Amino acid sequence: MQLYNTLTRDVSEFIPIEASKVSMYVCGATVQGNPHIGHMRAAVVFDLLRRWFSHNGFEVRFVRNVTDIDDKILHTAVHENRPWFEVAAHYEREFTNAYNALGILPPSVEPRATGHITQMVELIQDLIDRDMAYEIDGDVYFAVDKYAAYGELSNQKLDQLMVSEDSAERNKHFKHDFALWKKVEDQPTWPTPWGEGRPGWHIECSAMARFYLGKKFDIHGGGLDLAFPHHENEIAQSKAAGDNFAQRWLHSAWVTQSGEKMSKSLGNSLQVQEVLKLVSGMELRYYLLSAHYRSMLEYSPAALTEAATGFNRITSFVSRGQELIEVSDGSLPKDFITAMDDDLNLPIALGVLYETVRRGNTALAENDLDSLRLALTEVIEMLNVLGLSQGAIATENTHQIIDGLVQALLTEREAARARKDFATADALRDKLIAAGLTIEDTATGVRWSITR
RNA sequence: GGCGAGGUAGCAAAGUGGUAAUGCACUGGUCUGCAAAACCGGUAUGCGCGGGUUCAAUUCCCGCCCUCGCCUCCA
Repeated sequence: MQLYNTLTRDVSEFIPIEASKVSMYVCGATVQGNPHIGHMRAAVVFDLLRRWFSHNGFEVRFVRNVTDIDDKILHTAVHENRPWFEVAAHYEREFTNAYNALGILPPSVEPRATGHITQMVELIQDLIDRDMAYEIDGDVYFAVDKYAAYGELSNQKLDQLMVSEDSAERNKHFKHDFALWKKVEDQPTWPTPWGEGRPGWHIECSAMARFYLGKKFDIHGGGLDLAFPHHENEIAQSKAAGDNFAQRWLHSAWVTQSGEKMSKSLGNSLQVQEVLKLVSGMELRYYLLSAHYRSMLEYSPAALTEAATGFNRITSFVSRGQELIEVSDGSLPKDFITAMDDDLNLPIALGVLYETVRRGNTALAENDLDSLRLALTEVIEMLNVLGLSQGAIATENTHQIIDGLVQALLTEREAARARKDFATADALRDKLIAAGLTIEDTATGVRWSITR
């Protein structure tokens, strides 16, 4: 299959290091707050890639880290008045819940930064021994100027970069050197040969990638905003330490609002738990997959619900088809495979999905069971590969639907009561009770609940 | 200042040197007691603007305008 590579800025044939195996490292979340749909886009994209590899017979080792120690987490801890580890654990669970709702498969391993200080220290020591890093007063910095290829991923020239304002505050040899280890006074800290401190913000990925995937692996992924400096620094420190590191880099684009990147700091982010009140997890996943992964996806509430409407057409076809026939394993349409193999061209692939649904609906109308079977198996197979077949799609809004039904009957009952036609009113109430509901007339109106 | 992405129908979003996928919305029709669903059809004479190359450009080249991102944390 053809895949983009940020490193070379072109699309090329994917060739795994080891036949029929793929090793992937994807930057996961810094668990400092609730997940928003931008986080989910990246997660869904790499989940899809992973599924596509699996579908094609690859054995995939998929590592997605959790950054559970970081200054922002410490800030949040102060703000929320609870220990940093509780903050990290809490938001990690929120991410896990969100991943599950969107049908994102659990990674092969989900390593936490705090569990890999040993590996980080090893890597840092390695860099110091190789004279690619230096320790000053308890801090350890990577010597960027000694690494000639610096900037290869993001195409940056060192002398053209803007310099962060606090770069002079520390004793770096070179203004662009970045911290591998930081001496800090406040807790938590971990012991190292250079004293107590905390890890710099890039070293964990290099250390954990090496630990779980080895010194050379196939793919490193993450959101586009991680390309520089995070991924650039990862490459520098890993290669300087003698690792061959990732062969290919993939970056997923943003979810935007009014053309602007969605992010917590801009205050325009949409938390997953809020969005899931509007649409189901599968509908949200479908929406996030509706643009090519390297294109910005422009969010609007209308776009989201319209995507849900479209997705619903697909699932309702599946439901109606399955009422008529039993299906076994199907195959994927050739055009679908071609699209997926072409750097995951989801818009084209979804087009094929809709065409197949249309064919299936026609077969359904004409009671052409052979054609129906073909279309149905193909659609189901496509949904499976896309990770869109999780759970009973209809149950998400069940309460809302029941409420609509109940309110209609209750309105009728109120009308009957108003004209003192209590026989009718009571008959209506009995129907609801018989259906398994409890009806209560309260001062503020009638309320219903499911009888336990 | 450097690097990068992008401007395609009401919205979202593909795509190609030969004349614009798909979904939603809208609309005509079939079906239906009426709806809904489904299906058939219609809806960008034009793909930011101006030049150029070419038999032919939305697609290549040049210039311009605009939007956004990264270089500070960020999916």
